Amino acid sequence: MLTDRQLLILQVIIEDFIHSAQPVGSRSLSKKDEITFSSATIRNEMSDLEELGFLEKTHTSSGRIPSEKGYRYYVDHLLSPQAPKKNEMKLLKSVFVERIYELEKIVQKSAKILSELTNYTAIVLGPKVNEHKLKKIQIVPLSPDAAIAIIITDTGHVENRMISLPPSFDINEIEKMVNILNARLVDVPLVDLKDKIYKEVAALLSRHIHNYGSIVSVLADTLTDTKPEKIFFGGKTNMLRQPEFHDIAKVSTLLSMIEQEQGFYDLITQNPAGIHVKIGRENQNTVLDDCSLITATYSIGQEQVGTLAILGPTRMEYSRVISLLSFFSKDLTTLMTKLYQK
Amino acid sequence: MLTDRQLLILQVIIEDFIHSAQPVGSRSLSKKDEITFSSATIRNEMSDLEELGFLEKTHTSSGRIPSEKGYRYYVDHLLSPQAPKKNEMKLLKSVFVERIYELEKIVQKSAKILSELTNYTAIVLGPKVNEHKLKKIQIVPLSPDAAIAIIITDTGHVENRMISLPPSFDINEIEKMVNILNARLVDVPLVDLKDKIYKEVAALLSRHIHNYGSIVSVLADTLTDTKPEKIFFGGKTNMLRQPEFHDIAKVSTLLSMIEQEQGFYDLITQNPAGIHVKIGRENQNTVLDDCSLITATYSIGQEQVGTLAILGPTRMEYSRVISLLSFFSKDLTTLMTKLYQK
DNA sequence: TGTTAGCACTCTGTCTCTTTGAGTGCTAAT
DNA sequence: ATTAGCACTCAAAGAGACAGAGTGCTAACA
Repeated sequence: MLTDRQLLILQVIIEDFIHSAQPVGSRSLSKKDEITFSSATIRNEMSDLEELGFLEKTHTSSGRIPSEKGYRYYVDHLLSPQAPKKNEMKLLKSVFVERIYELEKIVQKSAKILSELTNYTAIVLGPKVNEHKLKKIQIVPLSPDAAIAIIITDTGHVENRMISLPPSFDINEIEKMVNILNARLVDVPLVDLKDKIYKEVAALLSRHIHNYGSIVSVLADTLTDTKPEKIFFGGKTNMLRQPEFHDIAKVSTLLSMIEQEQGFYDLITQNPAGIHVKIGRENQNTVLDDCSLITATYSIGQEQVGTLAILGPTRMEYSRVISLLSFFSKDLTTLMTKLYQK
Repeated sequence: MLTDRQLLILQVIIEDFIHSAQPVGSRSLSKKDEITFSSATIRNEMSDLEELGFLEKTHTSSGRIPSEKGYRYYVDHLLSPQAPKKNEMKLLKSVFVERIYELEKIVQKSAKILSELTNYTAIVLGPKVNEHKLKKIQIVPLSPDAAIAIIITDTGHVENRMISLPPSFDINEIEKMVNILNARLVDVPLVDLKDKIYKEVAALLSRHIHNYGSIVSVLADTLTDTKPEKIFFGGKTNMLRQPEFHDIAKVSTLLSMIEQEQGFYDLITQNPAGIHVKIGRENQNTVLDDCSLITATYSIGQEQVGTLAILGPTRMEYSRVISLLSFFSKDLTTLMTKLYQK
């Protein structure tokens, strides 16, 4: 529906605006090498593009800036993927060089590096631990009415929770109980723990443990309220560097939302596999009206386990960020698969 | 050296400026109830106070604002301690109502509540874990060359570290080793672990474990590189609400420093017991030139274990924040002492 | 001798007016 | 279909005027 010339103009305007943050006028456009026709022609085309909703004006006699629809079209059709540069690659790879086994550290460092590389805010959702399997369970009594339960997964992840012991519970039976739990629950995925405890272990415990009723529910509850995937941020204050956020009132609500962290959880989890770009109001959140969010998923084997995301202004370097995320998510998938694939 | 009247004027100016953030003029001062003399008299006194360095002007014909020296004098001599209000008390106490045993959660929640109550940024340094005693040690092999070591302290704190096993190490000897370690190291403070391992446990291990040499050093290293006290923040973006930080360039460096988190570690650890106020350039850091930092320590029994701090503009509600911190640090000390005093 | 009224002076912030420059839209010529 | 030319628009920046809040100083006062 759009002519080649219109596409060219749209692309050049968007790319110019992404770098300059200034409305683009017909005269400055006509000076570009790619553009062989006059400023008057450009004006006519720009006028048409505006009528079609791809461009906007900030005031009647200003140059044009891309509309959300313009960005959308650009991202969907005009993007020229550009391979990351050598030094960018190197920086990305540096996440993997230390022989780190702990997932959380890899993920946290990823957020940091992505934010440094893009100058935007990086948000990384850690891998789901629900699918991980129990390697060992350990219960250490601390006082007559409290103990600490430690769960170790096959991926080297350790979680610990306080459990309140029922008043009538005999501390000496803890060891017995732990043995039973380990015998029965090792290699069970964390999500299935609760079920398994009630269906199989409860009966067993009843035979060996006094007062088993009260402890079973406590165990099942504490062991299975698995924490959701952890969320890591990098470059939380990078938004301050963007000229469009030079107004404190505007940036303040945004930074508050970023500080809350959890607000982004839903925004980022609900994406299917692959790379996705949400532009401005597509995010369904007035605070993010002037922001774009690019998400990429990563996996262990075939199973998608986490998400990388970059939050920037709508005037974002889409092609660079998309390439970066695509490259990095592949690498992360490879690494994780190698490390944790069973 | 200062007359009573000068003190009164200084105090009223500072308190007015703290609330209005506007330079205070002689006429508006003379209208206050506490002030019984004319604006001309006030002008003379203000002129003297300026000459003495307690006040400043923003330009030749502006009202006065407090200088750093003025704030210092105010904090040292003029402060009227004010007990926290009922609802503030209630909020502070709410940290303790949930029967939480885990230190980190208490500390994290403290930071959140302090920041909400003050509208400034709260920084809380978690208790040192070095002094805690080993309750149990556990080593779980994950692969032929890696295992995970878990240390549980008597305070319910759990730490875990990856350890790389020496290639020649026989996995089956782990259990034996763990038994020896537990028999010998329980109740040893974490700081003394390394020493004890080399002095007492190494010899024992040599008798029972093949290839003990390599594993001993790995153990000693990984077990004893205790992490420093964790630092928690609340209200990181609260600075944006202060009118003196309505300039992005100014706030940007400050927020970056806050985001780095570790920059505050030294600033906060180096304080001796009690409440301390550092005003503006007293912080020895150009980024904090317009900020004040109020710190309070908390203890377990007699031993000082952590720090609470509030970071705000130099134009800070000193008396309220000091009261709040003093009140809260006492409560925290009481709670911690009750929970963890041996 | 300390206090105060009065007044000239200073500086900021706000308003308005003007100018400049970058840009558009339209028309007519190519 | 394209383009040169021109009138028009708007924002940003600068200059001048003015009000308001403040000071410092002097002289009068108790």
